[in-house]
Amino acid sequence: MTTDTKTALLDAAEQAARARGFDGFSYADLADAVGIRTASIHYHFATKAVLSTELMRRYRVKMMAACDGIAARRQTGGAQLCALVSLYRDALNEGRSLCLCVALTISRESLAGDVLEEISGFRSDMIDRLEAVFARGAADRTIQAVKDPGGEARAALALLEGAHLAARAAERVSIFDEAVRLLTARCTG
Amino acid sequence: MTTDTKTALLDAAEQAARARGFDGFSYADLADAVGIRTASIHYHFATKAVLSTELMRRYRVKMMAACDGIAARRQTGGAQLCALVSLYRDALNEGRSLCLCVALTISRESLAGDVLEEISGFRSDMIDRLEAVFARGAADRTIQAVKDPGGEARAALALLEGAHLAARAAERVSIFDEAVRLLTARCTG
DNA sequence: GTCTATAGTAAGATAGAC
DNA sequence: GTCTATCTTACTATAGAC
Repeated sequence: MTTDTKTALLDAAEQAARARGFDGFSYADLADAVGIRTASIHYHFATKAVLSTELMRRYRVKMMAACDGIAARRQTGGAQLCALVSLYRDALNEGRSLCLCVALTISRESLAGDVLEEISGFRSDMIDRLEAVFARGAADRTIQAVKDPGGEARAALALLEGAHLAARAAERVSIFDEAVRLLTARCTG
Repeated sequence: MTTDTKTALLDAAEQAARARGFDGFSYADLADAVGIRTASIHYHFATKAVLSTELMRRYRVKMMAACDGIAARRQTGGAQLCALVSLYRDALNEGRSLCLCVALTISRESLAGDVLEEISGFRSDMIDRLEAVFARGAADRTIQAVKDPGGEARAALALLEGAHLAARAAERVSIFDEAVRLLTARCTG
């Protein structure tokens, strides 16, 4: 069974959007990547707005599944936080792509309302996960100096997204590592 | 003396780029804002690449002057850090615009090489300023728990940029405030 | 499902008049 | 310096054949 065209289009669109933003890729890019004509894309996604909604929805589901996997497999708060940092680090793709949520935020004004809802839903889901991780790390003492798990979660998400941005600008993953160094240094086990 | 056209164009371009990204604004937008025709813009800026270089250069100078002003006027590290956070908060414009550096990073692949150099120069200038602030805050004990000023500076810049992004996505400045709350809470005087 | 063909709009940029 | 007029290219999207 080969990958169906719709999935291939979503994959190509995700790569393109994360590398160049919503206004930075076109149906022509996706057509080239998948090997069909631009007109054929409209059979799968009537408009670019529909495509972007499905894209962001899929990304959110995928990332939350990854978070839940980490929560299930790692025992301590500290280990969970390190794994979440690694999840973002891997998403950088050697400094060639951003978190989709970050990439789409800049094109805010070009996006349909339901994409904006997905984006804000993504961020609040992520804050929930991070808050649970910090709370656990405070309880099991594997993350140092946690007094306010909610505040830590909001700061950590901003830190991860900002570190993504700086590393993408320079196309160097080490920039990401340097920005999150103090955070991961607070983790044990 | 009225504002000269070139400056008016740069002002319009800065607002547009910070709100919609490099690929999200066109010469038509600037022409509308300034009240001339698109063709006339080419007299001031031969290409969009030239415009974006001048734009980023001007922004960098302006922001560094603001940082230096803060360093000169505020006595303690803690007060300086709080003022820098406020500088970023004000740049949000009620959640309607981003730091130019953040906005342009997403359109990385559309940008000329010298803009990318300005962007990376901006970030390293900003890290230098932040590092000096954290070092002073450690020395005068107005920023709590500073052990590694360089690491703190890199983390703080990522935090500020990430907080910008989240606040812009939601168009709510309070999102920024929540993300930086733990950082400002470390400051006294 | 994918194609060709095409509509309709918008982009950055240039030439030459005023 | 700014204009009109135009070029070229690219974009999203639609119609209709296969």
